[in-house]
Amino acid sequence: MPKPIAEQGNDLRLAVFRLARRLRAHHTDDGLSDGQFVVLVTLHLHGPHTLTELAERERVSAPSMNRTVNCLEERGLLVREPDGDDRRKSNIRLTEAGTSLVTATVRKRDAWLTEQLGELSDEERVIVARAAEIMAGLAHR
Amino acid sequence: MPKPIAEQGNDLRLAVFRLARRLRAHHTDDGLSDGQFVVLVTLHLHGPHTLTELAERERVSAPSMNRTVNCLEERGLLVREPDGDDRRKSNIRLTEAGTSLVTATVRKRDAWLTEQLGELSDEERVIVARAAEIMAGLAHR
DNA sequence: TATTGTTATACTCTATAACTATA
DNA sequence: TATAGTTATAGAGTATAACAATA
Repeated sequence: MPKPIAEQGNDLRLAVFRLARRLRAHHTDDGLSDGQFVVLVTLHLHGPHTLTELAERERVSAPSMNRTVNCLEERGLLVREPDGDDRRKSNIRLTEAGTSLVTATVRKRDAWLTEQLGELSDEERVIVARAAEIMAGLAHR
Repeated sequence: MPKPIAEQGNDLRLAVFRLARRLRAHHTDDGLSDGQFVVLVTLHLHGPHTLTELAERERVSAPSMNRTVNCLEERGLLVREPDGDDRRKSNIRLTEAGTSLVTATVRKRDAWLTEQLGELSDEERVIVARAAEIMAGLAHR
């Protein structure tokens, strides 16, 4: 008999929070917080965004995202470019420094996780990969 | 050809952080933070712990856990009982109020997740359940 | 009027350092 | 000396409210 769905949900929530906390503890010393790093990755993968778009994508308030973007801007990792059509907006995009930092850092930051995944069986890795897709789907409903 | 493991790691990290953030946004109004809630669940599932044990289990500093425990103690959800053998220690355990709050709240807090899981296919649910086990394993290495 | 971005402000959670009591 | 717990303090990240500029 399979577990009740509510219990599965509880298991999943605990696993997700614990793994998130564990991953957070494995910062490399690039001085980027998770939130900052995820913004850089988003801009790298999906191109320029406005502040509001970034805030909505990461489900964070606009002031909070503004602060994150300010930090990254001060470090020269991204720039705000005035939007030609709508002067309220600015389009936020990675600088070259930002792009190369993302590329260089992704593997470094994932080193621990990659190592752990390497110790799983092939079957387990397939499951985790599929689950990652499913969880990403859940997350943006 | 399967994805490189490093890329799988990146996908998993993003999925975990996004889902964690999403779950965090679905608090019910019981006034418990994630950290507080996880402590209650831990005590419920695994019995009394010392402060240091709780801190280590949740991979959080002792002062941080102390603060969390203080909040829960003030709310009458747990108590510190002096250890008979070692007077430096106290054993932290749920009160009746704490126990019934956990039981009552678990389902409420998981309502959103349960609903989402209910919309997955049986196959997807199996994958997620297996992945939850695997991730929990990864998290406490 | 509504929307985009920003500033001001406060709250929560976290950590490190230093302290007390006990082992 | 070492360990369990606590207090003091500071930093990072978040939110809401109020505001400016623009649509």
